[in-house]
Amino acid sequence: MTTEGPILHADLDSFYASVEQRDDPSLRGRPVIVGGGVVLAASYEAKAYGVRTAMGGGQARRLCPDAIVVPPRMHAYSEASKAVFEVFGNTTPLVEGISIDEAFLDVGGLLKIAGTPSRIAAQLRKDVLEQVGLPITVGVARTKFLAKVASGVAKPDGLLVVPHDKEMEFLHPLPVERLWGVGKVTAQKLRERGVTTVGQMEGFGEKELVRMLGRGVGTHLHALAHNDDPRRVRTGHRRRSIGAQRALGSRPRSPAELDTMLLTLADRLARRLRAAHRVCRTVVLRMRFADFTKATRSHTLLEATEQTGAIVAAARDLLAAARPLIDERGLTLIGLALTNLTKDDSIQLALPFEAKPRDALDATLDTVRDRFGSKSITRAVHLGQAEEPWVPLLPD
DNA sequence: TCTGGGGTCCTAGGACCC
DNA sequence: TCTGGGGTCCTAGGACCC
Repeated sequence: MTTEGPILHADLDSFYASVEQRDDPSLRGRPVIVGGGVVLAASYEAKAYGVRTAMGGGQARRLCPDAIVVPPRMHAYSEASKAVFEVFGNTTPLVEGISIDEAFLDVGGLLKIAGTPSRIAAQLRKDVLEQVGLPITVGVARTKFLAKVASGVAKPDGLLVVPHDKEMEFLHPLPVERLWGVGKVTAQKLRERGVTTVGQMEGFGEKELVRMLGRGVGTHLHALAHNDDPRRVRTGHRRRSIGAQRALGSRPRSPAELDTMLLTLADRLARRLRAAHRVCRTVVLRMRFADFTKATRSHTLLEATEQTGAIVAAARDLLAAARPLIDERGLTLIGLALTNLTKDDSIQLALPFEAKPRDALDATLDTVRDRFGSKSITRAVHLGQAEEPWVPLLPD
């Protein structure tokens, strides 16, 4: 469901650190760093000393020796996020969450009832503070992109509205890094061509940007630079992958240790998968090495699964195959991701071993549809063996 | 300075099919 | 014997975001 309303981008300030300060009054007004190895979040008091997210812990402590370093409490952040999204949902049904601490809200349908967008945004900030106890910044504009940039400019604890007739004025002086999708690599490529602001980028044709940056990034940035962002607020997103990982430090790990970690990761993910009523078909092994290079190895299963056993088996095969790489470079991070997610209510077909799946499918899909009245047959898999042909299997 | 943990999307080549 | 265009799926890597 979408409308064409003014769009709010709501963004919690230094989210993890704010939750810590909310839950422990002794931390309020003081520089707080969440996470020891690298900085997961820093309170604004710590940011004033130059501490930044993703910075190494050593550097952060040197910049701000008085900082209080607390270990992350992911569960508390997840709970706080749920509470905030509830407030969003009470404001408008058109909420698109984009991370644990950010969302777009389409308030187009609310204008007659709740007043101007800036009134709605002010009320939202008040509600989040009163009901959840966290500061939040809101950007308001005609498009998602402008709203997002506006909240970035308004931080911390702010509210900024970009009026229709001030859009280009607002956009042009911005550094290119403010654009969504411009990171270090793209910014460097642009800088080499003398482009540092959005206004300068507007002078380039789409073809030129595509040649410079590739098709995807080039067309995207050309559109944004011309203030062209037709994306609507979309509800009902489904996760496309879930993952878990673990940093290992530099100490070498025995195969037995790695196997245990793999098992723990697989078990954690399989539980989350089942809790979400999803199944996965692709298992990805993620690795990082001592020289900080990375590699992934993946395997796509014939049959979608939510079973720990099947996921572990695939993960073990991938790890075994990656053994030479690990011995050569030294493993410093191990992770698993499950992708190709689908809902777990699909019907599975068992085909006879000797059948050619293609022919068999064409001949039987319609029959099965008739029998089960299902409109959602999207995939059938060859399980390898079956006692009798065409045994339809229903989960549970 | 020595680098976490969770994600999304894009690209590109090869296999395979029609 | 030599051969096209178009499509999907799988794998791997990479940029980027919070």
